[in-house]
Amino acid sequence: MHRPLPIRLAPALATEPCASCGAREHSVCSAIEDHDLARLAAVAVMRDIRKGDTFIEEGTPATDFFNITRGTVKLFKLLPDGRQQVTGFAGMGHFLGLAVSDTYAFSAEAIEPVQLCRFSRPKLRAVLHDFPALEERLLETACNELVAAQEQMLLLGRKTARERVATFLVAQCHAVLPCGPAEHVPLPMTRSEIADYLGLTIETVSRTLSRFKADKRIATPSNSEVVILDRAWLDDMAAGHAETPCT
Amino acid sequence: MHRPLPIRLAPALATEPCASCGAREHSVCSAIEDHDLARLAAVAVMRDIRKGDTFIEEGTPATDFFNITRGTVKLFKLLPDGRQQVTGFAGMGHFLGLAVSDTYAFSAEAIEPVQLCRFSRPKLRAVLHDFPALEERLLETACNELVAAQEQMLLLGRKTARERVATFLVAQCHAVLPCGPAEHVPLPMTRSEIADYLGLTIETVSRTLSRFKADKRIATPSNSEVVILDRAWLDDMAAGHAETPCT
DNA sequence: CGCACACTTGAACCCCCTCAACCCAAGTGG
DNA sequence: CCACTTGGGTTGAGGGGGTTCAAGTGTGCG
Repeated sequence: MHRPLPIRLAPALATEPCASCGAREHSVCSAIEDHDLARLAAVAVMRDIRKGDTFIEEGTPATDFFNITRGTVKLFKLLPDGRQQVTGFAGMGHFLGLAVSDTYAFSAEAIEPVQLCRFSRPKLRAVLHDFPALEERLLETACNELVAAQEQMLLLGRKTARERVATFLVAQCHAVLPCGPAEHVPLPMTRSEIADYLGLTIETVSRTLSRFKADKRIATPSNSEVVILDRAWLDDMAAGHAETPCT
Repeated sequence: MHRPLPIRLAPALATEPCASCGAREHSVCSAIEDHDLARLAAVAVMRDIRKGDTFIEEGTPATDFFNITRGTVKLFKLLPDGRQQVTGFAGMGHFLGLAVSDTYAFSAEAIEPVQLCRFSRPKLRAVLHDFPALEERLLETACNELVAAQEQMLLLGRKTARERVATFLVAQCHAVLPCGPAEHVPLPMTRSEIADYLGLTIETVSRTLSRFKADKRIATPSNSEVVILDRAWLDDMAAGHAETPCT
């Protein structure tokens, strides 16, 4: 409800939504120069999504692209009996909807209050056609996600539970956007979401974190934050090096 | 050593390698019109890869792009202790090397005799700049791979061994390029490669196939081919529907 | 205060892995 | 021609990492 910069949102200036967007520097939008921002702003619609709301549903017609400007969403797929695989978490600056098919290949749900830009697909396609630099950035983004997806396949197919959790903590640590990797790692997602992301159960995630804590590798000031105590050890564990038999 | 079509490779006609390429219609190359093929052919180098040869090594400088024109390659990542995850199999028409970073994010090995086109990255980038249609096709390709990768994450994270093998068989069945889905499915890869693709062990793959065979869901005329006998059941199993308690 | 929800912890189980033996087809060389 | 080797595949027995089931412990919020 509280807008930090209400005065600067002059309705007459159409480029404002994009020009003043804090996510721009973290996003594909930065491929468009200031003087061309109006084209982008014209097809963008700002939206607030409540925590828990699913704004992309797998299998439904893919009508829009999205760009997260605040908050975190989880991307996931479901099996008919309810088994869930979280394919990734998307934060500020993340571009969503890159699917060629005419239906979404995954669902997306806000795990905390989210603000995003919505672009209708045909309109954004037109913009893309005029700004090859933006299309190039999209290709770049897609490649990065592909690399991340391959890394995740390695995790899901071949890593042990402890290696998975260590990998997750290290990755979350690097995902803190503005500053560099900090020892203090926020976990906006629940244990259940972490479990569905790592291909484990809630209990295994909880037990593994407890184990790390007992071994003084991490500390848990609260349920939604972790402090890295032994970064080198976590890095080794994440990389899949044979763990020292320190029970 | 043996060239099948030595006579048609007239050195004076530079477009020949591409114009006569059987893989063109299955590949991103089809985005380039006939009269522009010379530009592409000029930067392409044909290569034969022997079975078992690794022509992309994870972590080495990414100097080239590749396009498979014949045979099958496996794409994989390794952990330091040798654990392997196959992230995919690439056949005729498949484009390789889509990584933004300056080093390859995965390795690639020919699992049967392979013929491919090699493009140096800077040269192909120049061609891309002149043919936005080709870049668009690349983005499309990347999106499709992303969707496949997400599907594979669901498999690796949440499916049972039988569901994984069923999914693999059904997918292989659809992967037969020229004709539509046939009941006769070739398996160019070994059990070990299937296992590393599905996040299982050789033994589990073998046992599961034996089980399918005993249940008359498939037949195995040889080690490298499978015949689908009960497609509907396999589809159900692959989709993750609760299996009938038929032992 | 008390309900709901997320998380933790314990005990038993099970699916898949590990280890091992064996089969089989294709070379290979004497 | 046959003994031997080699590599991929199958099958069996046993064990373990993670799941399942269940109970208990916070903890935020009306």
